[in-house]
Amino acid sequence: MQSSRQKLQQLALVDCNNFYVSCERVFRPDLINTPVIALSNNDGCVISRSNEAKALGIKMGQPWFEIKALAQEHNVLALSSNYALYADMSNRVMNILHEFAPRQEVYSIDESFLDLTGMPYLKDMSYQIKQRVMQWTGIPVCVGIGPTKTLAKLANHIAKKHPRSKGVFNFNELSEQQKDSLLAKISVSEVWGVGRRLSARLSAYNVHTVQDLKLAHTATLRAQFGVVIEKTQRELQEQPCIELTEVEPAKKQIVSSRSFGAMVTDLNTLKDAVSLFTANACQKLRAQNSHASMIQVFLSTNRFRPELAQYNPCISVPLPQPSSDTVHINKWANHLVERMFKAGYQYKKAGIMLSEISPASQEQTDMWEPQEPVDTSLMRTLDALNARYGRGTVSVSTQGADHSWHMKQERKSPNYTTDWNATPFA
DNA sequence: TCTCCGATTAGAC
DNA sequence: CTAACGGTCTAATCGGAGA
Repeated sequence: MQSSRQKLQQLALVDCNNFYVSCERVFRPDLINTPVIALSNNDGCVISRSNEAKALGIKMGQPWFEIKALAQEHNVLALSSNYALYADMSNRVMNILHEFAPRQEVYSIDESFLDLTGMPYLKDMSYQIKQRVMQWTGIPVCVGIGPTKTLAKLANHIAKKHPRSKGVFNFNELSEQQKDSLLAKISVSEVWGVGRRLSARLSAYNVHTVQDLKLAHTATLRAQFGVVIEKTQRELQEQPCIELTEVEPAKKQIVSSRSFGAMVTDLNTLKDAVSLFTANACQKLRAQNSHASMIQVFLSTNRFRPELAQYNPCISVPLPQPSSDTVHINKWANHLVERMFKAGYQYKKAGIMLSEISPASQEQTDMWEPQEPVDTSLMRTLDALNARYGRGTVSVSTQGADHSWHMKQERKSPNYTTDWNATPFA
């Protein structure tokens, strides 16, 4: 229950519409009103769709090869994902949003919570947010407002779905009766935290709509479905349980892995690939000022080809001392690849995971082991060069000339915002 | 029997 | 022409091993 002493929160969830596709359209206005999709790494699955593509029945997460014919038939433009572009556009959007609220949580690449508590004329402000983001970046957004994060997300869903809302919906403006009838019309699967499995299990308990979940017997819910859904229920009942997290907490594990564009059979190529993944993972680690003391390396064959021999080895080792040094960690990673490698398999994917992560500052040292002074200058220079001239400008040497394993990206747009040579409207 | 830990599950985007 | 199905991250929960 909402305590009477507690001020009603006004939380906004601002979500970009069809974000990746919208980013592409900013630099290709000719694509507006046409079916466009963005594909996952390796041009594998559909991960963003324009409204026109959705209308054709193209599903989120659908494998590209399944819809290729349909796409050709309807002139759907399919683009490889261009993360440099999306990350840059995201930063621009997030910076604009931050101007509207002192407290902001950047929840994902295309979503941000804003705390608008105590501010007047929220609807006007929301339209202003939409308008300014559109004018300054070309990205369309929707705004949902509610007393909790879960209800703000739901409000955003309503704003997106109902044209009459014109992209803004404030749950807090509704009467109790309006809330009841609205929530009774929305499927429980639309609730943040309720996925496919959970909604199937919930329906066995006759919980089908958001209102059903809001009114369900709490103790039973807790016993059958756990603490997460209990929090969700309380949030639907307007009792805040999920706090706004303004500063992003340091990651507890960092993974870098990728499927290969072509199957890999030889050890050296695998080592090259893992070296690159290690460099990426270590750079992320240094970016958050951390060290890791456990590394895990894994290889895998193609699980979608059961007729081929399968092998999915994975080994982890503790590091003698916590580190974020690419060269050092790469020695271990290479060693693990050698240990796991078995000839005769067609490898489709590999990766590295860094864990047992601690702040780089408070180093725990073993008083019995003589400590080698750690030279961080090489890594700092490397990070600085890559930040200045673009990722991959400088990397730890790999001799391999065979690059056939690199990601398939046959349909990528230019890096419009970060590459001087990119020509828009080509 | 209790606790710990790694593996598995479920969810988000 | 064929074959083709993403990558990261967190928290909760489960189940076995060891104390």
